Amino acid sequence: MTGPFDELLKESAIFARRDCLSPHFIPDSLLFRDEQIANIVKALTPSLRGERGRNLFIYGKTGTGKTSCVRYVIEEVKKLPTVRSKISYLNCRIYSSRYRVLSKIMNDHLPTYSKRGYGLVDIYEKLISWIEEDGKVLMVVLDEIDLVKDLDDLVYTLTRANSDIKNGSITIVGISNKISMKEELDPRSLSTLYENELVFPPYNSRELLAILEQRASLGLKDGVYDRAALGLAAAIAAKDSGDARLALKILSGAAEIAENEHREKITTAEVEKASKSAEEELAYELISTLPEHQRLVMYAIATLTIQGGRYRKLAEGTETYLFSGEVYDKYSAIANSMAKQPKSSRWYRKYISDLEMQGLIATYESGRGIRGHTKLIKLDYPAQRVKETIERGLFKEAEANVQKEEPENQETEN
DNA sequence: CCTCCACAGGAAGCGCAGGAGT
DNA sequence: ACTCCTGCGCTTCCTGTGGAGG
Repeated sequence: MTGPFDELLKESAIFARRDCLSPHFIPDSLLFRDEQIANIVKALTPSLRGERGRNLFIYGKTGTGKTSCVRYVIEEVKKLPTVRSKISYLNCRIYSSRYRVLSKIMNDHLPTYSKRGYGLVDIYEKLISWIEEDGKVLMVVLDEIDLVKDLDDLVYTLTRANSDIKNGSITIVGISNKISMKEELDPRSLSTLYENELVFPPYNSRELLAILEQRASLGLKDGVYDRAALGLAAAIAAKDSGDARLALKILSGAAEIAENEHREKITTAEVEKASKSAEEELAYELISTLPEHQRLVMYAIATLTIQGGRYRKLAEGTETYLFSGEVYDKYSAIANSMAKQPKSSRWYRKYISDLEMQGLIATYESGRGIRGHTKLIKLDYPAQRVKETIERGLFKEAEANVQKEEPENQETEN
């Protein structure tokens, strides 16, 4: 009985339940977040009684447990026998416009309702009459709310809906990790959204250690890890950002290494190895899922960073900044060489600000010493690895395309 | 001082996908 | 099957901006 899947199907020596180490997994109890959970519950309690709840805005850096806490509370609410309160959880990375948010809400609760064909007004009216029909209390959780393009309009529409509804109500829970959001928001939406504000502080290393211990006891086999290894992972993540996601990524990375190298235990050595790549890996995952042309822009930035752009010649500085214009030229050249029509420069500039929002690049306004008014672009991650990541993705795509377009030319090799 | 540079980013509008109504 | 309508990604056109160059 030997076959190609044996290695993969055989029971793991390290993992008990792999999914417990994922940042998306929500354990039965969330450590060090009692106060925050109590606050969320407090804000939502009126809704459960059928009154209008107070809108809630949650702020905290990545990996501080915002989403987990909210999801936890949602699950608890769902267990209650209350029928009138309805909850929609949506991630605004996907539902990134007023229209998408509203139609997702309708789809959540009225699955027969189809996506397109209705205009905004129709959806709005349908939503209101649905709520009014038996005085529903709707809670809308908007995760990564800063990614909604027309946020002011969305908040306005939802508040407006509240005053249009005679029987029932809507409560908004917004989650964001961008502190500057407050300044960018229209004052009117600001005051509605910030009726209640809740801050999630970063975890310290002691807390991260406890979290890792909790997850390790669930997700790993007994005795395959020691406390020192977890402690190191916690310390690394705490020093960097207090990001629990990062801590978990390091731990599961270390476990992966231990498994692949047939170690019987996860030690500080594995953790150290895993920590080098964990943080970057999160970014590379993001890069490889980027839309095609944004990836090409990233590729252009990476190659130019390696070559060193005009700026380095100009002022032989320590770091490489790139001119917006030269990046666009490079991007166009790359697109052309792949027989793809480059997007207009205007759209390219939008790509740049999107990429900056995602934290992949940083940009600065050109100041003294540079002719004209432009943006200086800097890659936030090692250029060589970014380049390789994208190349891997591009090759995969090219292969897939070749197989699709000409499935017959395989006789030259093998 | 004015003019030019090298862009930034808003406004308007276009073609397309795809569902509703007929 | 067709027309109508809407949102979305994108282009085209445009005005704004901060410093360099003459």
